[in-house]
Amino acid sequence: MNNNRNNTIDMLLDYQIKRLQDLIEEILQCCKGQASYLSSKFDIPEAELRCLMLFGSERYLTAKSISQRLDVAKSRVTKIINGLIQKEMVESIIDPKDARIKLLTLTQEGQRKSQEIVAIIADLHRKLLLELDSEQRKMVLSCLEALRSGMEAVKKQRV
Amino acid sequence: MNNNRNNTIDMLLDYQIKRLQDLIEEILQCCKGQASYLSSKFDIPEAELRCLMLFGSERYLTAKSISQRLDVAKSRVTKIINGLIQKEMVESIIDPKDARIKLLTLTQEGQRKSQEIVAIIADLHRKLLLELDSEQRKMVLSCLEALRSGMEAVKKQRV
DNA sequence: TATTATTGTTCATGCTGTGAAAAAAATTAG
DNA sequence: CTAATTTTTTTCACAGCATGAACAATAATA
Repeated sequence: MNNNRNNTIDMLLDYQIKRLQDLIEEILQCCKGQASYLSSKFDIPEAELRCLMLFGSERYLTAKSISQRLDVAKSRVTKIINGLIQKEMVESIIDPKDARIKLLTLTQEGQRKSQEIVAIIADLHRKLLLELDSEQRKMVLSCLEALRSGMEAVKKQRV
Repeated sequence: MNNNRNNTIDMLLDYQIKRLQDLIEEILQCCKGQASYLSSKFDIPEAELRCLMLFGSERYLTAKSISQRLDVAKSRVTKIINGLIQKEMVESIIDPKDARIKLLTLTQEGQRKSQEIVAIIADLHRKLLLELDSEQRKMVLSCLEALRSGMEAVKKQRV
């Protein structure tokens, strides 16, 4: 009989489930801590920081595209952008081709600040990777990739 | 000269930093999605769900211990517990040994519901692990462990 | 031209969270 | 034993995160 065998396998899996839950929870807590650290360090709310980071890849963004990238409602974006405009880090101009659209872009100060923040975040991740040796780094990245696609797969099943 | 060599190494590290950032962001998004899925499925706010899960390991909890475990202010716990009491999932009794302390415990309904939720969460994690083969599972767990301790280490440097 | 679709704002609502102040009870110092 | 201190919890004011409905302005289409 492989009843015993199956039992052992199930017990291992149950142990792994518990361990996975605990690890994910702790990692989540670390990420939350880091976000709130950056937020208080720069005195910018977390959502505004996340928004600021989007301008790294593109010069002009619209409220709609920001709402898609941050995965929040458009009305939320209005508030976030208002915060950044008040801080004079972002300015908006009306699209000359389409008066409905506001093109959002970083001010000089916004660019300076956002580059500073990008550098600090990269540095934190650099330090994190340097806690691991070269082999571990590759391994961790490929494991995270596996985890990510596993999570996406489970999400699909969930529906 | 190993200048070229160092340059190559730095480029690899920069690539890994970017990849790590992207992976972490996507995984975080998945976790957020799962939490909000459970919250709407059971019609219980996320913070209350997190609180409910604490009763798995102990029969009685105090506001103070909950605040430590959830890592939130005590005043926040008051609100969370009030929500659970209104839903008749938790009840509080005054500690006979110390009238300052309220002992919080699950009602029958609360126990039933919380066991149901625990089972569903475990099932999601089981599905996630079963997306991987046996070797990958072990690897992923040890990589998460490495990541976690790396994050803790970086957190300490941060201060 | 009239209808429909898109873009963004405003508003009401609810959840998450903090910190200061206060009330009640227990502990400790004198 | 009384007075001062500490502990536990609650209340309140505040701020941030986030949604969805309703609306106005503009553009595209029939």
